[in-house]
Amino acid sequence: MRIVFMGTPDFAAECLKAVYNHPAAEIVGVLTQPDTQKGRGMKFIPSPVKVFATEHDLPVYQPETLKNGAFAEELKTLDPELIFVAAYGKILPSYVLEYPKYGCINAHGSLLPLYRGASPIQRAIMDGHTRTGITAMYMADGIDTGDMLLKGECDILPEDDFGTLHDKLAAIAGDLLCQVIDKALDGTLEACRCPQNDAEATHAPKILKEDTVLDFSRPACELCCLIRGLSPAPLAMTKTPDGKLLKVACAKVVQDAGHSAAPGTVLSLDDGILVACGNGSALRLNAVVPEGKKRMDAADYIRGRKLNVGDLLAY
RNA sequence: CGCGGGAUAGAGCAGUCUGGUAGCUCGUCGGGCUCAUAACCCGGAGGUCGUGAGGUUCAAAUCCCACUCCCGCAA
Repeated sequence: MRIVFMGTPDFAAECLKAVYNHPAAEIVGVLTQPDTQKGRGMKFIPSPVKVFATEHDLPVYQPETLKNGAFAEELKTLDPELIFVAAYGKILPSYVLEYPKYGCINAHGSLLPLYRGASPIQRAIMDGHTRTGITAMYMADGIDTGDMLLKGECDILPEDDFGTLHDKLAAIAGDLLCQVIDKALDGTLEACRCPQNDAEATHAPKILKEDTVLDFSRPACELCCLIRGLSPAPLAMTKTPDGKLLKVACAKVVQDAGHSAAPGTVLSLDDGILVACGNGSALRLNAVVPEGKKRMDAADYIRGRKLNVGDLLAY
């Protein structure tokens, strides 16, 4: 089957890998976002999808836009029977959506109609959910609004963070896409079609910097979910009294700390960094990333004598 | 050439401004105390101070130069 794959980040690269390994799949083209000047030194960094595609000699396309028929000619040449999309980052115009015989099928990181949008995996953790999954769906005009095909569910364990959950879901997504190929080939795919109930829809907007700030007046359990949802990147953050950024990679909730200190106060440094939160709760920070440093255990951070009991953490 | 921080013992750091026997908190090893211990006491090992048979100097972790690598911000 002639397949065009569109995607950009790691999640998409895992999906591409799974499809690539499907015996019936012939990946005729890979679309990914243009290399962007990112990171230190503003160097051009290829997307994970481009890296995988290049390593496996798949033809890569990085159009700036697909609008106004910009990709129509190439599309005709590639002549896909099916287009897979996973976190591509561009809106597909109707001439693309309508081209392939088997349609444009997206692997989305949530159980739709929940968490439509850019960061479903993170948001599910940040909101304290215990179950999520992947939805394979036909793409439609709206953002993640198309008819659903297949779902794969997955528990969010208390110890899961964005990194671990992302990996689990990426594996599920790859598996679902392979199932889609099988069903398309034996003609049972269309029967799976199921419209979304728009009334139940929720949204997972892109994560902004202000979303990552720890507000210690909130209950610890809420902050813990935020930390998990943002780890290992971009990480929840606060600031130390000297004005330095301190990101939190891992923390535990202490439900009844029985303190009356101001939110953000360092209560103890005996075992991690115990910080006063709202409702008498507290958060034990176990791993942090100081500004300009790598991730380290809280004990190591403390050993450098950077904090004292009574210090206030506040952004 | 976007802005900035950093590289010193296994870990986290101080020392660098004001050159002159390399230090702290842990870990580790040995011994002691103890019914016992992750507690306490005593002792030991472990570092060519990122690289350069670079520059300056009587003397460089420290000042100057070049390079490598790591990280934060920003995008």
